[in-house]
Amino acid sequence: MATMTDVARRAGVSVSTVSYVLTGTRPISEATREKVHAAMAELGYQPNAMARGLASRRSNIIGLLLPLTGRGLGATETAFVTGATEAAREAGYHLMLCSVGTDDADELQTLATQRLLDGFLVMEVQLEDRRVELLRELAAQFVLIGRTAEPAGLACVDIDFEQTVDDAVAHLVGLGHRIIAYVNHSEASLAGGYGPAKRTAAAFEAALERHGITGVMVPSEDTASGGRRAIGTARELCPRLTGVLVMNENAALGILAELREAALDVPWDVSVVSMVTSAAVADLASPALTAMTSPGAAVGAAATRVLLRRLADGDTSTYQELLPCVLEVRGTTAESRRNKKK
Amino acid sequence: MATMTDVARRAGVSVSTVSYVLTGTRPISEATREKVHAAMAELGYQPNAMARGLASRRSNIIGLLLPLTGRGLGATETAFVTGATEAAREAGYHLMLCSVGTDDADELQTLATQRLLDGFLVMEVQLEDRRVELLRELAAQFVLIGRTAEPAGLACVDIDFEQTVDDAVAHLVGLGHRIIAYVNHSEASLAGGYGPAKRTAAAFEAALERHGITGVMVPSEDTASGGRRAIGTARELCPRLTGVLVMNENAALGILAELREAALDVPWDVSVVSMVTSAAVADLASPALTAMTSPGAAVGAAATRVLLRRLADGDTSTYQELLPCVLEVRGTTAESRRNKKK
DNA sequence: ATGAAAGCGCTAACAG
DNA sequence: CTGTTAGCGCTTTCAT
Repeated sequence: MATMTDVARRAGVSVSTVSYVLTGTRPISEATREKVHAAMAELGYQPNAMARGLASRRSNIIGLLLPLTGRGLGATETAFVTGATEAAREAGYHLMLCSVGTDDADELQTLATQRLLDGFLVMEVQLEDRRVELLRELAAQFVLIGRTAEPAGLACVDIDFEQTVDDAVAHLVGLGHRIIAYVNHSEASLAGGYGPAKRTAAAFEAALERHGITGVMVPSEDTASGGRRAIGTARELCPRLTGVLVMNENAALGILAELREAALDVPWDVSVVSMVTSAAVADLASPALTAMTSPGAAVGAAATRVLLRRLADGDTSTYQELLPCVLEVRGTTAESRRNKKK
Repeated sequence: MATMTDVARRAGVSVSTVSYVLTGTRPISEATREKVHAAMAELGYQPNAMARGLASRRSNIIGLLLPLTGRGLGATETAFVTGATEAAREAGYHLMLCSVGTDDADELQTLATQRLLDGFLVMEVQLEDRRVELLRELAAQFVLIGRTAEPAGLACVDIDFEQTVDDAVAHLVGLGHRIIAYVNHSEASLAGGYGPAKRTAAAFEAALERHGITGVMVPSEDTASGGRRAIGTARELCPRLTGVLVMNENAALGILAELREAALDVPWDVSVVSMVTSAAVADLASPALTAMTSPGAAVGAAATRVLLRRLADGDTSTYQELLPCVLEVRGTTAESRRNKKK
């Protein structure tokens, strides 16, 4: 393995000169730059990442805090990761996967104190998130993919859940639906203060009121059978409902199956809109799900770019960016039949 | 940030002593060990990862080579990652996510030469994989999650696709099915030499022959609509088929939808077995998919442990480990009706 | 525009 | 069982 000293000797210059052509931190004459580049090429030189990191106090690695639960990742989360990885690589950064949830605060403490990572991307953010407090105390650079209850002073990039719920409800109302159920994330998520669950719940309430229509929110496990149970509960509560909003991809499929078995036709008897859903999952259903398509990769990439800019600047001011999901009408929504009869 | 020198001073010992209590590389008296630990605690000391890496020539980071295509990861791939992350962390290692496919050879070259990573876990292995040759040339430590065409001399952990196909076919044959279609990965995967696609194709042929039954293999895109088209093609080719094997989770759901629309009852008219499928996805379907459940997390964890052992040993011998998928009978398979009539 | 040299914080001989 | 010390390979003053 060739070192910088080897390159310097070969090019007939000093090590510092080689270093400077590499980092571009000071002007170098064209002639020596070429000599150095030639020497590096001949030796197949590649800078040693650890040495560089030690001397410069920067690893060029950012940590992705993503609790891996064993239940797997949804398409949206995967897209966050993909977008972040891509954006990091374009900037010459690497991404380290750290399975660190709100409860693993001391592990994060270790991670952040080791000086292995330049900054953090925090996923699966809770409304009250221990990781955020900790990172703040440690004066670490970080950007949230998601938001806490009180995001003032923080940097975060998130899906605009309020807007997404508004748009989804508006779509259903526009089709004449006046009794709408919202199948949210699980009871546990709600209780745990998971941001998307809480925010959409509030936005749903507000939307109902604004449009002067009625509805219920029902929590559901993120499984097909959870969705089945949830729609059952919803129909008990509101027997005449014609519109359903689902937060949860797996539950959405369960709901379609349950409605079919109840001999209710989708979209004509009941219309269903799935939220924060990828096109791939939407097409899994039959009919294909009308969905609010999540800007997953864009969110991941945006968060990464914000973090990298801060690492460069040393900037630490508040930054908020909300990206809306966009409505894609497919086969599960239509004009309310009940509406037509009138 | 406290350094080791600070700790040494505080504990009244030399830096090397501190280093040795940390690494456990040489015997230390109980008394000094305690003094050192106390000093570390008081100072909130945390070793600097870069400095340690530079001096020891080990980063304690392993690279996970996983081409992120933007199409997202299936449940099985996600489970590989989860299992690997978990196993790495238990051993005090970190995992770096590197979106490096067969075509990004020079990027891998850079990565491997930077001395940032101690070893590699290679995912999405092709039968002919440039990354494998390269890693070998560079004398890097690596373990494949998957296999190349000629895995002799390599370390790999993989799903036992041959066994899985055998078991799936045996299940269908045991239920009386004698005309079976196999909906494989896409044409492109087959052409690209994607291991699972090729291996299962061969195993399927062999199984047909062994049981003396007939069938066809049809490639399919990994989408619901792809599955629909594939089953259509299969039924044209074999109108009397009663059994279907599907490699591909999304396609499996498409197949169920298509069969339902063709007024064919699953499982009674046609039985369907999904392969290398997670329980979560299997439950998404209705009826729930009978599936060969993939040992995803176990594979990821096993591969990681093998790699870590090699990093410790310097071992570089051949190592192969194949984990079978296990049959879980749910709602999409049953005794062949055609069989009963006879 | 270039060089010399002092670290960065730790590990691992080497020397007791 | 413990201390001294020479690097690991690079960045970055300070000189020139």
